[in-house]
Amino acid sequence: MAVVRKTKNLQLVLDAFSKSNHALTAKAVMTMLPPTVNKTTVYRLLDRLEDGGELHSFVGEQGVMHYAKCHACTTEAHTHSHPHFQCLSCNEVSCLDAELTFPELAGVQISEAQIFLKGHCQSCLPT
Amino acid sequence: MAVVRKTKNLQLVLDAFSKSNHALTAKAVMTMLPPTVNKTTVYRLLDRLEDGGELHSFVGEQGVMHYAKCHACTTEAHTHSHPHFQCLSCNEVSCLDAELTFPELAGVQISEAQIFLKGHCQSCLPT
DNA sequence: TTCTTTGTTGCAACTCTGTTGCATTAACTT
DNA sequence: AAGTTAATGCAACAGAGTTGCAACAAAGAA
Repeated sequence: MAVVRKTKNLQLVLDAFSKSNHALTAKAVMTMLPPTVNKTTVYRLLDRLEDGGELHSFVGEQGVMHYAKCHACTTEAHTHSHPHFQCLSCNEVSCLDAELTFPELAGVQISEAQIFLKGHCQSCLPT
Repeated sequence: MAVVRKTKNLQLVLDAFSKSNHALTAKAVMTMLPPTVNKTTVYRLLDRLEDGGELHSFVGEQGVMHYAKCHACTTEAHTHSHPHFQCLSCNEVSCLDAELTFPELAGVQISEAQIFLKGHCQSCLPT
């Protein structure tokens, strides 16, 4: 039942994420893989890695899915309410290490939060 | 130069937003308009209304664009860092009246925030 | 009112992200 | 090595949104 095999491509995708330390779109991953790897395969690998708890996904700019490595997540308890951040200069998207809590708002009960922030990262800020 | 004419369709779109008091997707707007109105027209009307400061847009579930009426916004100063909320029961998307401020995070400078929350709205909460 | 200008609409075709079905290939198991 | 089953490639598709262009309709001018 759902045995995940450690194939070459799977490792290549993981390598891509190790190399960049940023969140990547499926398209970005494709450019980092040999052009022989089909896009369907990339989408499925990303899904698989997300199911396996090695990646998490979120909707970024223009409604495009982004994937990033999990750090403080286990397979059972994913804590992905941390914000994601895109630099307006270098356009890199990354995870921020901050757990945001939300006060009671307008009488609604909040159970999930997707926070996408934009601004300037440390490397792109004028010193 | 970019004179916006007050056409029937434009008014129909505004009526749709007045009726619902929720955020709407282009698709949702289409179903509220006579089926003779082309989808291209709907997308253009939404763009126009956003440019005119009467609507604001944000990326909602599945990366789909949502549009909602502006309340506290002028044409010059849009303040759209308020959170958007989707009820997991009724699926309605709405704006929350709360301005969130973000503390300094990980040395990045934040200038925009897109916050999408999910949970249960007042109507759908068990009392 | 009629003419003219120019913004608006419909249509068809297209882009882009992502998905699905199916046949083929490659990994694990024994 | 043989069998089982997951992984892959391919082609076709789905859904959101865009673009070019011709036809149409407001708003103002004559």
